[in-house]
Amino acid sequence: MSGIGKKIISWYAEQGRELSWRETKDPYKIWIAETILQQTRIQQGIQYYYRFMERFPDVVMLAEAEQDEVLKYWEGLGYYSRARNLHAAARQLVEDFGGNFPHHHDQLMLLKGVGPYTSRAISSFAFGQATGVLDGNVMRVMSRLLSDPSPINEQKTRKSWQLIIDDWVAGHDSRDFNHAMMDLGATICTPTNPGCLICPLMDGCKAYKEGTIGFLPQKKKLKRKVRYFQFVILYNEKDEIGIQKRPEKGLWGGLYEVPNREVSLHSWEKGEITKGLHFHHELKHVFTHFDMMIKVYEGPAAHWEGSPNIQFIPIDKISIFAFAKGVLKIFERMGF
DNA sequence: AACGCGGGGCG
DNA sequence: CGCCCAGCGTT
Repeated sequence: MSGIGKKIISWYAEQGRELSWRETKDPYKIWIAETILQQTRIQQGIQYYYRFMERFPDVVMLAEAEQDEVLKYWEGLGYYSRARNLHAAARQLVEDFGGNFPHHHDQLMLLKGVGPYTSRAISSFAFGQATGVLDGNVMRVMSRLLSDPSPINEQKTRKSWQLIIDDWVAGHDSRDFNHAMMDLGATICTPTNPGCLICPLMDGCKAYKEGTIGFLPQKKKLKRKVRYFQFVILYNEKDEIGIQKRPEKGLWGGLYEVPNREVSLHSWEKGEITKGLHFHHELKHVFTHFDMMIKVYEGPAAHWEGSPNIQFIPIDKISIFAFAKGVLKIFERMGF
């Protein structure tokens, strides 16, 4: 597979994407962009990136912020542990690293929320270290170049291919090489209908030669479930609504919500609920790993139990707090 | 190794 | 409706 580097870098010089966080070598900017873009399309994340950088322009500003505000800037983006870890890692950087980013990926891995991909991305893009980055795009490109059916979501595959990509990047500008591989995956070597006929690597692509492009990459797939919930809009005597903060870990960790409980399908269908509350509407919220079926009830707070940390806020103060998309959808249906 | 963790866009 | 996206942490 020799000669890949030269071909792909010259393709990148002509056809690469122009993205603002590539115009800098500031590790902080690169770190924020890479974290926002984990499992997230550029289109979806780019506005979050600009807003986030405006409010938290450097690592000290981020370290000194309150977690609730960081989460507010992440509201609606999903995978909220990214925001919590970003905040924690900023404090790590200030306290343990003198506010400076280490250059090597092994050291960057010590930061919360920074894993194999992000550590190497910072190492390459900010400091020019000779390491290859493996994201979903690159894994797809490699699976086809090699015509290798190894499941790309298995650690074994990732470790093996890391050695290969590190070999390929050797002798080239790692910044350009890694960006080129990602851009090729994003624009030419796409999941469906790849542009093989205009691909600069067509000659050396084993899957193209063998006709296996359409079957690659392989992936072990995860199973999804359905879970049933009741959410309640509780009013006090001043017509304020009850909200509460979720635990730091787990689903929607650290965000605010309205009181709710998971129930059996039977109980959910029968509509078994505290006396005095009445049904308002039903909706489905889709996660990667399960479908959340929701029935929303409303009524006076007096009889509801099991929400010890509930606080009541006027409806026009909702926007101060960070809520996940599922809860925001409920607010919208309530007319708040 | 397997699972938990969000949300949006596209065929 | 299923798949995929600049992945990481926990168990």
